[in-house]
Amino acid sequence: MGLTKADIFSKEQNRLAMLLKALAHPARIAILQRIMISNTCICGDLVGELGLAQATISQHLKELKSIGIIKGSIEGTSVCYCIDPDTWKVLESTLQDFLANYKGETICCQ
Amino acid sequence: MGLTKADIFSKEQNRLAMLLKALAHPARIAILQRIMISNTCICGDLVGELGLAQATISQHLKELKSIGIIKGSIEGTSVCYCIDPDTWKVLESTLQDFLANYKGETICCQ
DNA sequence: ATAATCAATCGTAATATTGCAATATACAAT
DNA sequence: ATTGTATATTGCAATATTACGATTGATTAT
Repeated sequence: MGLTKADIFSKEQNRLAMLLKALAHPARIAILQRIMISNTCICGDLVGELGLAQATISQHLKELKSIGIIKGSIEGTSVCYCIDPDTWKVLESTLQDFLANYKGETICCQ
Repeated sequence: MGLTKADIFSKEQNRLAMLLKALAHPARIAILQRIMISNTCICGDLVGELGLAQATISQHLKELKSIGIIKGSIEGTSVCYCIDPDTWKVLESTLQDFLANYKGETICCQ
C-alpha cells in the first residue's frame, strides 16, 4: 500500500516517528545546525551555503516548520527562522525516554 | 530527482540522517521498544503483537539490521534480535552532540 | 509606478518507502 | 523423507520524498 498504518501504533510512537522523520535528512540536519549555531537564520544564507536550489531549501524549511521544530517571522524582505523551544523540549525528552529503554548489553545474540 | 545529494553534506550529517531515518517509523520504534523491554526478542512475537504481516515485520527488521542498530543470531528455528550496543552508543552520542547545539531561546522570531 | 530582491508555491520527473501475498529457505521433529 | 514451524525474499501496487525550474507574491529601494 505504501501508507503507514498509523492507527495500530500509539500516539507517542507516531509522534516520535514523525519528529525523527523530519530530522532524518542531511539537508534538514544541516539547516538546523546552521540555525542553532548562528542563533538566528535567514533562508537566503542557506541557499548560498548548502548547495541546494532555493525551492528545495524552502521546501525543507516548510517541512521543519509544519511539524513545529522551527518557526519563522518575517523580517523586512527576508524571513527569520529559529528553533521552536517547546517542540525542541518535547523532542529532547521523548528521545531521552526512548533511548533510556535500553538497559545495556544482554546475554543473547553473541 | 528524488535522490538525496549526499555528496554535498558531511559524513556526520549523512550518518546521523541515516540512523534517524531507520528509527523514523512507528513500527520500527515499536519493534525497538519491544526488544529493549524484553531484553531479547524473537521475530514471531512481533508478528502476533504488532498487527502487521510477517513479511512487513521481517522487512523492518532487515532495515534496522542493515544499518547496524540491531543484530540477530539464529536460535534453533527462530531468530533472536537485540540492540547492537556499539551502534546504540554512536546513536546516543551523535544525537547528544546534535541536540546540544541548541543554546536556548533567542531574541528573534517573537 | 518600476525595478530589484527574497521567499513560497506549482508542476513535474526521478526515485524511495511501505505493505503484503506468494513463495522460498532453513531447521526440527517425526 | 515428510511435515510443521519460523523467518527471508520476491514481486508488485500505492503512495511519499527529493529536487529543481518556472512562476508568483510580497517588500524595499529608486
